[in-house]
Amino acid sequence: MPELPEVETVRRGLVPAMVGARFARVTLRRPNLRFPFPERFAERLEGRTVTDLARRAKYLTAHLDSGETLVMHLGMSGRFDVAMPDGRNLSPGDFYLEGAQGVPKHDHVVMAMGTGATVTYNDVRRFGFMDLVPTADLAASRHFAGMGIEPLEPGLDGAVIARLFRNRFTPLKAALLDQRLIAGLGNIYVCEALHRAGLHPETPAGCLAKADGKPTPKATLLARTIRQVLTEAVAAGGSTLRDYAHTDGSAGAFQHAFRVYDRVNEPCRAPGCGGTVARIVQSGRSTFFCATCQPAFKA
DNA sequence: GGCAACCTGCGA
DNA sequence: TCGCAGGTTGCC
Repeated sequence: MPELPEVETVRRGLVPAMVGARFARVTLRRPNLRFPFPERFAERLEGRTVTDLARRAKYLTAHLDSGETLVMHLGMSGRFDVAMPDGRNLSPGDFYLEGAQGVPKHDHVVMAMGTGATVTYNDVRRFGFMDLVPTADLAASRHFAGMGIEPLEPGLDGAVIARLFRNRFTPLKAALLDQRLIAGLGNIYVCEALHRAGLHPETPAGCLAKADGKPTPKATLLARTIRQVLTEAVAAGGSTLRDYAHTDGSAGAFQHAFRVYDRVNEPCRAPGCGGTVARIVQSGRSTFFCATCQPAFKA
Protein backbone atom coordinates (compact mmCIF):
# COMPACT_ATOMS: atom_id res chain seq x y z
CA MET A 1 0.00 0.00 0.00
CA PRO A 2 2.65 2.35 -0.93
CA GLU A 3 2.65 5.80 -2.37
CA LEU A 4 4.05 8.74 -0.51
CA PRO A 5 0.96 9.50 1.63
CA GLU A 6 0.57 5.87 2.68
CA VAL A 7 4.24 5.52 3.56
CA GLU A 8 4.11 8.76 5.55
CA THR A 9 1.06 7.44 7.39
CA VAL A 10 2.92 4.24 8.19
CA ARG A 11 5.92 6.23 9.39
CA ARG A 12 3.79 8.22 11.81
CA GLY A 13 2.25 5.03 13.11
CA LEU A 14 5.65 3.42 13.67
CA VAL A 15 7.23 6.37 15.48
CA PRO A 16 5.67 5.74 18.92
CA ALA A 17 6.70 2.08 18.82
CA MET A 18 10.18 2.46 17.39
CA VAL A 19 11.85 5.81 18.00
CA GLY A 20 13.92 5.65 21.14
CA ALA A 21 13.25 1.93 21.43
CA ARG A 22 15.77 -0.89 21.25
CA PHE A 23 15.38 -4.01 19.13
CA ALA A 24 15.19 -6.82 21.69
CA ARG A 25 14.52 -9.71 19.33
CA VAL A 26 14.17 -9.76 15.55
CA THR A 27 12.70 -12.85 13.94
CA LEU A 28 12.77 -13.58 10.23
CA ARG A 29 10.16 -16.04 9.07
CA ARG A 30 11.80 -16.50 5.67
CA PRO A 31 15.20 -15.82 4.10
CA ASN A 32 14.08 -13.10 1.72
CA LEU A 33 11.43 -10.66 0.65
CA ARG A 34 12.01 -9.21 -2.80
CA PHE A 35 15.73 -9.55 -2.09
CA PRO A 36 17.54 -11.67 0.48
CA PHE A 37 17.83 -10.03 3.87
CA PRO A 38 21.30 -8.56 4.50
CA GLU A 39 23.94 -10.72 6.15
CA ARG A 40 23.33 -11.22 9.88
CA PHE A 41 20.30 -8.96 9.61
CA ALA A 42 18.74 -9.82 12.95
CA GLU A 43 22.04 -9.68 14.83
CA ARG A 44 22.84 -6.25 13.44
CA LEU A 45 19.50 -4.95 14.69
CA GLU A 46 19.28 -6.63 18.06
CA GLY A 47 20.49 -4.44 20.89
CA ARG A 48 20.43 -1.34 18.71
CA THR A 49 18.26 1.68 19.40
CA VAL A 50 16.29 3.59 16.77
CA THR A 51 17.28 7.23 16.99
CA ASP A 52 15.06 8.54 14.20
CA LEU A 53 12.47 7.27 11.74
CA ALA A 54 12.31 9.23 8.51
CA ARG A 55 10.79 8.91 5.05
CA ARG A 56 12.31 9.59 1.66
CA ALA A 57 9.82 9.21 -1.19
CA LYS A 58 8.30 5.75 -0.62
CA TYR A 59 11.15 4.54 1.60
CA LEU A 60 11.29 4.41 5.37
CA THR A 61 14.66 4.89 7.04
CA ALA A 62 15.26 3.97 10.67
CA HIS A 63 18.54 5.39 11.89
CA LEU A 64 20.29 3.22 14.47
CA ASP A 65 22.79 4.05 17.18
CA SER A 66 25.16 1.58 15.49
CA GLY A 67 25.77 3.98 12.63
CA GLU A 68 23.69 1.90 10.27
CA THR A 69 20.28 2.74 8.84
CA LEU A 70 17.48 0.25 8.35
CA VAL A 71 15.99 0.96 4.92
CA MET A 72 12.50 -0.38 4.32
CA HIS A 73 10.29 -0.40 1.23
CA LEU A 74 6.72 -1.67 1.29
CA GLY A 75 6.49 -2.74 -2.35
CA MET A 76 2.88 -3.23 -3.40
CA SER A 77 1.41 -4.94 -0.37
CA GLY A 78 3.76 -4.37 2.57
CA ARG A 79 2.34 -3.15 5.85
CA PHE A 80 3.11 -3.05 9.53
CA ASP A 81 1.15 -4.30 12.48
CA VAL A 82 2.05 -2.40 15.64
CA ALA A 83 1.13 -3.83 19.03
CA MET A 84 1.96 -1.43 21.84
CA PRO A 85 2.86 -2.64 25.33
CA ASP A 86 -0.47 -1.40 26.72
CA GLY A 87 -2.35 -3.55 24.24
CA ARG A 88 -3.25 -0.79 21.84
CA ASN A 89 -2.94 -1.67 18.18
CA LEU A 90 -1.62 1.23 16.15
CA SER A 91 -1.27 -0.63 12.86
CA PRO A 92 -0.92 2.35 10.63
CA GLY A 93 -2.42 2.92 7.24
CA ASP A 94 -4.41 -0.21 6.83
CA PHE A 95 -5.10 -3.59 8.36
CA TYR A 96 -4.93 -7.07 7.11
CA LEU A 97 -7.88 -9.33 7.41
CA GLU A 98 -7.24 -12.11 9.83
CA GLY A 99 -7.16 -15.51 8.21
CA ALA A 100 -9.97 -17.94 8.79
CA GLN A 101 -7.90 -19.62 11.50
CA GLY A 102 -7.16 -16.27 13.09
CA VAL A 103 -3.48 -16.53 12.18
CA PRO A 104 -2.19 -13.63 10.10
CA LYS A 105 -0.58 -14.97 6.99
CA HIS A 106 2.51 -13.47 5.45
CA ASP A 107 4.02 -12.10 8.65
CA HIS A 108 7.66 -12.15 7.52
CA VAL A 109 9.52 -10.07 10.11
CA VAL A 110 8.68 -9.75 13.79
CA MET A 111 10.51 -7.04 15.71
CA ALA A 112 10.12 -7.21 19.46
CA MET A 113 11.20 -3.94 21.00
CA GLY A 114 12.68 -3.54 24.46
CA THR A 115 9.65 -1.51 25.47
CA GLY A 116 7.37 -4.48 24.97
CA ALA A 117 6.00 -3.17 21.68
CA THR A 118 5.94 -5.57 18.76
CA VAL A 119 6.24 -4.42 15.17
CA THR A 120 5.36 -7.02 12.56
CA TYR A 121 6.03 -6.65 8.85
CA ASN A 122 3.46 -8.35 6.66
CA ASP A 123 3.70 -8.50 2.88
CA VAL A 124 1.51 -10.79 0.78
CA ARG A 125 3.26 -10.24 -2.52
CA ARG A 126 6.76 -9.76 -1.09
CA PHE A 127 7.71 -6.91 -3.42
CA GLY A 128 8.93 -5.01 -0.37
CA PHE A 129 12.40 -5.29 1.07
CA MET A 130 14.64 -4.33 3.96
CA ASP A 131 18.30 -3.38 3.87
CA LEU A 132 21.00 -2.12 6.21
CA VAL A 133 23.22 0.69 4.97
CA PRO A 134 25.89 2.74 6.74
CA THR A 135 24.13 5.97 7.62
CA ALA A 136 27.00 8.02 6.24
CA ASP A 137 26.54 6.34 2.84
CA LEU A 138 22.77 6.57 2.74
CA ALA A 139 22.39 9.33 0.17
CA ALA A 140 24.85 7.64 -2.17
CA SER A 141 23.39 4.16 -1.65
CA ARG A 142 21.74 2.25 -4.46
CA HIS A 143 18.37 3.12 -2.96
CA PHE A 144 18.73 6.87 -3.01
CA ALA A 145 21.41 7.79 -5.54
CA GLY A 146 19.73 9.53 -8.45
CA MET A 147 16.40 9.86 -6.71
CA GLY A 148 14.33 12.85 -7.74
CA ILE A 149 12.89 15.78 -5.85
CA GLU A 150 10.75 15.21 -2.76
CA PRO A 151 7.39 16.67 -3.80
CA LEU A 152 6.27 17.91 -0.39
CA GLU A 153 9.58 19.56 0.45
CA PRO A 154 9.87 23.20 -0.56
CA GLY A 155 11.01 23.54 -4.13
CA LEU A 156 8.57 21.72 -6.38
CA ASP A 157 7.13 24.43 -8.57
CA GLY A 158 6.40 25.10 -12.21
CA ALA A 159 9.97 26.03 -12.97
CA VAL A 160 11.26 22.71 -11.60
CA ILE A 161 8.65 20.75 -13.56
CA ALA A 162 9.58 22.62 -16.73
CA ARG A 163 13.27 21.95 -16.18
CA LEU A 164 12.72 18.24 -15.45
CA PHE A 165 10.29 17.66 -18.33
CA ARG A 166 11.81 19.89 -21.00
CA ASN A 167 12.50 18.14 -24.31
CA ARG A 168 10.91 14.91 -23.12
CA PHE A 169 8.39 13.24 -25.37
CA THR A 170 7.40 10.65 -22.81
CA PRO A 171 3.77 10.95 -21.70
CA LEU A 172 3.12 13.00 -18.58
CA LYS A 173 1.85 9.88 -16.82
CA ALA A 174 5.17 8.10 -17.28
CA ALA A 175 7.24 11.17 -16.46
CA LEU A 176 5.40 11.65 -13.17
CA LEU A 177 5.90 7.99 -12.25
CA ASP A 178 9.65 8.27 -12.90
CA GLN A 179 11.16 8.35 -9.42
CA ARG A 180 14.38 9.87 -10.80
CA LEU A 181 12.46 13.07 -11.57
CA ILE A 182 9.92 13.41 -8.77
CA ALA A 183 10.11 10.75 -6.06
CA GLY A 184 7.07 9.49 -4.23
CA LEU A 185 4.21 9.60 -6.72
CA GLY A 186 2.51 6.39 -7.79
CA ASN A 187 -0.41 5.40 -9.95
CA ILE A 188 -3.16 6.83 -7.77
CA TYR A 189 -1.77 10.28 -7.11
CA VAL A 190 -0.46 10.78 -10.64
CA CYS A 191 -3.96 10.15 -11.98
CA GLU A 192 -5.49 12.46 -9.40
CA ALA A 193 -2.96 15.26 -9.86
CA LEU A 194 -3.27 15.20 -13.65
CA HIS A 195 -7.04 15.33 -13.37
CA ARG A 196 -6.98 18.30 -11.04
CA ALA A 197 -4.60 20.07 -13.40
CA GLY A 198 -6.77 19.35 -16.44
CA LEU A 199 -3.92 17.62 -18.23
CA HIS A 200 -4.39 14.62 -20.51
CA PRO A 201 -2.12 11.78 -19.32
CA GLU A 202 -0.74 11.20 -22.82
CA THR A 203 0.46 14.78 -23.20
CA PRO A 204 4.19 14.82 -23.99
CA ALA A 205 5.94 15.92 -20.83
CA GLY A 206 7.98 18.53 -22.68
CA CYS A 207 4.81 20.47 -23.45
CA LEU A 208 4.99 21.93 -19.94
CA ALA A 209 8.13 23.87 -20.86
CA LYS A 210 8.14 26.83 -23.21
CA ALA A 211 10.78 27.07 -25.93
CA ASP A 212 12.97 29.11 -23.60
CA GLY A 213 12.61 26.52 -20.84
CA LYS A 214 10.29 28.59 -18.72
CA PRO A 215 7.20 26.90 -17.25
CA THR A 216 3.84 27.09 -18.93
CA PRO A 217 0.85 27.98 -16.74
CA LYS A 218 -0.06 24.29 -16.77
CA ALA A 219 3.34 23.41 -15.34
CA THR A 220 2.75 25.75 -12.44
CA LEU A 221 -0.75 24.36 -12.00
CA LEU A 222 0.49 20.76 -12.03
CA ALA A 223 3.12 21.49 -9.40
CA ARG A 224 0.34 22.91 -7.26
CA THR A 225 -2.08 20.00 -7.78
CA ILE A 226 0.65 17.45 -7.00
CA ARG A 227 1.37 19.10 -3.69
CA GLN A 228 -2.31 19.62 -3.02
CA VAL A 229 -3.37 16.03 -3.63
CA LEU A 230 -0.46 14.64 -1.60
CA THR A 231 -1.09 17.03 1.28
CA GLU A 232 -4.77 16.16 1.37
CA ALA A 233 -4.00 12.45 1.22
CA VAL A 234 -1.46 12.64 4.06
CA ALA A 235 -4.01 14.52 6.14
CA ALA A 236 -6.56 11.77 5.41
CA GLY A 237 -4.12 9.04 6.42
CA GLY A 238 -3.56 7.88 2.85
CA SER A 239 -5.80 5.64 0.79
CA THR A 240 -7.00 2.18 1.65
CA LEU A 241 -8.03 -0.06 -1.22
CA ARG A 242 -10.18 -3.11 -1.75
CA ASP A 243 -8.87 -6.00 0.29
CA TYR A 244 -8.07 -4.18 3.49
CA ALA A 245 -10.34 -3.81 6.48
CA HIS A 246 -10.89 -0.68 8.45
CA THR A 247 -10.80 -1.74 12.07
CA ASP A 248 -9.89 1.04 14.47
CA GLY A 249 -10.48 4.24 12.59
CA SER A 250 -6.91 4.94 11.62
CA ALA A 251 -7.09 3.34 8.18
CA GLY A 252 -6.77 5.70 5.25
CA ALA A 253 -9.76 7.63 4.03
CA PHE A 254 -8.50 9.40 0.93
CA GLN A 255 -9.98 6.78 -1.40
CA HIS A 256 -13.32 8.50 -0.81
CA ALA A 257 -11.84 11.61 -2.37
CA PHE A 258 -10.66 9.95 -5.58
CA ARG A 259 -11.96 11.93 -8.52
CA VAL A 260 -10.88 9.47 -11.20
CA TYR A 261 -8.76 6.63 -9.82
CA ASP A 262 -10.48 3.24 -10.04
CA ARG A 263 -13.70 4.94 -11.19
CA VAL A 264 -13.95 3.88 -14.84
CA ASN A 265 -17.39 4.61 -16.35
CA GLU A 266 -18.41 6.55 -13.27
CA PRO A 267 -19.22 10.25 -13.44
CA CYS A 268 -16.34 12.69 -13.22
CA ARG A 269 -16.36 14.41 -9.86
CA ALA A 270 -15.24 17.80 -11.14
CA PRO A 271 -17.97 20.31 -10.32
CA GLY A 272 -20.32 20.77 -13.27
CA CYS A 273 -18.35 18.50 -15.58
CA GLY A 274 -20.85 15.76 -16.38
CA GLY A 275 -18.17 13.69 -18.11
CA THR A 276 -17.38 10.04 -17.54
CA VAL A 277 -14.13 8.60 -16.24
CA ALA A 278 -12.20 6.64 -18.86
CA ARG A 279 -9.50 4.00 -18.43
CA ILE A 280 -6.52 3.53 -20.72
CA VAL A 281 -3.35 1.50 -20.33
CA GLN A 282 0.01 3.28 -20.33
CA SER A 283 3.22 1.31 -19.95
CA GLY A 284 1.22 -1.62 -18.73
CA ARG A 285 -0.67 0.20 -16.01
CA SER A 286 -4.16 1.62 -15.75
CA THR A 287 -4.63 5.33 -16.19
CA PHE A 288 -7.92 6.91 -15.19
CA PHE A 289 -8.91 10.30 -16.55
CA CYS A 290 -11.81 12.45 -17.71
CA ALA A 291 -11.58 13.37 -21.39
CA THR A 292 -13.79 16.41 -20.73
CA CYS A 293 -11.61 17.86 -17.98
CA GLN A 294 -8.41 16.57 -19.55
CA PRO A 295 -8.66 17.12 -23.31
CA ALA A 296 -5.94 15.80 -25.60
CA PHE A 297 -3.08 18.24 -25.87
CA LYS A 298 -3.04 20.44 -28.96
CA ALA A 299 0.25 21.97 -29.98
C1' DG B 1 10.82 4.73 -24.06
C1' DG B 2 7.82 -0.03 -23.45
C1' DC B 3 7.36 -4.37 -21.26
C1' DA B 4 7.79 -8.61 -18.73
C1' DA B 5 9.21 -10.16 -14.41
C1' DC B 6 8.99 -10.55 -9.46
C1' DC B 7 4.45 -12.92 -6.05
C1' DT B 8 -0.09 -13.78 -4.15
C1' DG B 9 -4.99 -13.13 -3.90
C1' DC B 10 -9.46 -11.67 -5.45
C1' DG B 11 -13.33 -10.93 -8.33
C1' DA B 12 -15.54 -11.29 -12.86
C1' DT C 1 -9.47 -19.35 -15.91
C1' DC C 2 -8.11 -14.85 -16.78
C1' DG C 3 -7.21 -10.17 -15.69
C1' DC C 4 -6.01 -7.05 -12.43
C1' DA C 5 -3.72 -4.86 -8.22
C1' DG C 6 -0.75 0.98 -4.59
C1' DG C 7 6.18 -0.64 -7.18
C1' DT C 8 10.62 -1.35 -9.11
C1' DT C 9 14.02 -3.55 -12.01
C1' DG C 10 16.43 -5.07 -15.88
C1' DC C 11 16.28 -6.35 -20.64
C1' DC C 12 15.00 -4.99 -25.37
